[in-house]
Amino acid sequence: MPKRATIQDVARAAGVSVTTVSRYLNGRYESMSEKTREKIAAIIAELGYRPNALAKGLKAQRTETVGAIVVNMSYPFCVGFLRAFSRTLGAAGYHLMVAESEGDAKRERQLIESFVANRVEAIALQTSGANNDYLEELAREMPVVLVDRAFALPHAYAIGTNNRDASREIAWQLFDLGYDRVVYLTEDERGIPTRTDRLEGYLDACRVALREPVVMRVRRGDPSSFHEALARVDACARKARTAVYTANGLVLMECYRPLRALGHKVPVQLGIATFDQPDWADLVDPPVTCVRQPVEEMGEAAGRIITARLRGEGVTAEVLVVPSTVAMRGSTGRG
Amino acid sequence: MPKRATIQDVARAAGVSVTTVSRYLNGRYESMSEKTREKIAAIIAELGYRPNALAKGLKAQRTETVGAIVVNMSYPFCVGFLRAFSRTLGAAGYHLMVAESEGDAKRERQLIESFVANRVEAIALQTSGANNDYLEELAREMPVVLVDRAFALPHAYAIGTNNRDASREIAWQLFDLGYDRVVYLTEDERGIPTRTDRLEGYLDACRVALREPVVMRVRRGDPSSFHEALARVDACARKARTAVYTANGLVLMECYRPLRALGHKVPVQLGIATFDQPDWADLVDPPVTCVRQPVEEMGEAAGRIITARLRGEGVTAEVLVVPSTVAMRGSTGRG
DNA sequence: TTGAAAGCGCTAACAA
DNA sequence: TTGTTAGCGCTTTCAA
Repeated sequence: MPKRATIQDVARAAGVSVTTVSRYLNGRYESMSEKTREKIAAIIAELGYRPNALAKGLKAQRTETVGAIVVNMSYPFCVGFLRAFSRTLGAAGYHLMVAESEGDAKRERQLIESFVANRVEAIALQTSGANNDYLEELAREMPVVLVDRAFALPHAYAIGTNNRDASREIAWQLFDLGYDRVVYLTEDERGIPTRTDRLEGYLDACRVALREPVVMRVRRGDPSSFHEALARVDACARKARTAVYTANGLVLMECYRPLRALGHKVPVQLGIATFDQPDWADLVDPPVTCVRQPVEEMGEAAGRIITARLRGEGVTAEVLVVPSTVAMRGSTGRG
Repeated sequence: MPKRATIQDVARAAGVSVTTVSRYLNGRYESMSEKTREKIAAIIAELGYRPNALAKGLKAQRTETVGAIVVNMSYPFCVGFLRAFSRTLGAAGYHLMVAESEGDAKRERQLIESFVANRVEAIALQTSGANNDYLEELAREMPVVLVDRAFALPHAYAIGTNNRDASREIAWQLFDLGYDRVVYLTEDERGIPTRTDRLEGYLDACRVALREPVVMRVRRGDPSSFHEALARVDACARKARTAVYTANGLVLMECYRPLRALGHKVPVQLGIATFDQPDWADLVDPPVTCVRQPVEEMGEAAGRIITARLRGEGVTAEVLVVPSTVAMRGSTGRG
């Protein structure tokens, strides 16, 4: 690894001072002779010189880098969010550092700290909620945006969707469509606001519709937990029109095949609906009714808030709720 | 934004020199009194001090950061790759900067340069191929790994799959299964090695099987281009058993519904196969035959190569081919 | 066991 | 139009 050229090297080779080179680098040509400018340009090209952003950042106290911490980069929510976030920031000239917490609070904390050490200018994260004290402190010093699992925290921004309302709405519609039973499949919701909210929404709907809620908890990656849930669905469906409503697309994905394999007619005997809009929802037959989360809008909003704040503009909305919408499809007999 | 505490602040508050604090930070406790150590620890906690990684990096000439440039973070290939890459690097203590080139060569170049300016210690990228000269130069100074669209470049590493062989294999199997026509749907392949290789593989199979190739070029996001392709498929399928083979999962996704809407019986009249393994391949009925690209292995390999190189270990394999495998499913009448 | 000081590559205030 | 120099926050050599 040959050492990279520095501004000193350029200055020396061009026979000027580092100041002049620095001026050149920052586009302050107005006070510089044509000749000097050309000379410097030539040397830079020749040396393949690239200014050291670390040195610049150290001096300027600005890194033009923003950090994002998600639970898992391959979760559809995160994919959509990160893409929109990255685009918005990229357009404003910021770099993006990405890391995965795997939902682990300690790891999340470490990641935040190491982002801070790297002097990211802002952080967006899908937090476990266990580091709220630290985040609250941090939010005093830099823009902090909590997405998805959006806890209300002083000084921090929160971007999420109306999980409870949308969940209530879709569950309600399922009852309204004539499904006597709606079986709700969720992962362990404790400590995860999106999940508790969606569950609450479902329970709200049951209350209003005067139906007995049926909540089955599953663990992704553990087929036996799904077996149990599906056995319950099967039992219900034999007695009355039943709908399965899953708390997110990944849960539905994991049980979709065995669910269909039960053999009940969709949508007549069995309805299927899910929170999230998996990209395959329209490909299966019949297409799956779902709650469309405006993931990209959230990413964009997060990017906009951060760039605005870093530009020194006050951003008012501390809690942004981007509403989800229900998309009725054939899997519930309408659409 | 209150200024963050510096090592100076800590030293002053603890009544010791910055040298001592630096020693503490780097775990060199052996030559330090118990009392000093505790004092420093207390002050650091009190001040919420976080060492400035920029200053450290500037001094040490190491940023512990690696860059990745992909075409589009939401492409299934990139999602899988980035996740595995990020995990592997994260485990080795590296940070990851991610950016999207959108397949644009100029943008790609800018991104590389700005990564270089930020002194990333290595770069992995899905390149357009237009910056090969620059990349070749760069590869002399730092580990450069070309993934997916893997051009062979001196000093750089290339990680890809056996696109041509796998494509030939699946096309050949389609003929073997009794499909008289195999219609190949691809996006414009010019300049993109993965696409040309897959096309070549298909053509190879046609040659060997003595069949007329039928190549239809589509543009994602442009329905009319798909209409045309599907009309051709329809015409073929009316005359003889026909299979559709798409160059990647996104192309298949975009035409899957209209394809099924043509009404031909799958797999009897119409076979369906694709390169890539979309996550929904098993959810539709019948499940879709596909070429499984070991995306995660590529990400892991890229991470391993980079960490090994940065650890100073010589890494030999300059071109790594991670083989894809054909998964026969019901959409082609076997599996 | 501790500290002074040089220097990493850059910017900008001040001077010429 | 150009240059000198201090300093951003840290590590490390050398000295005490």
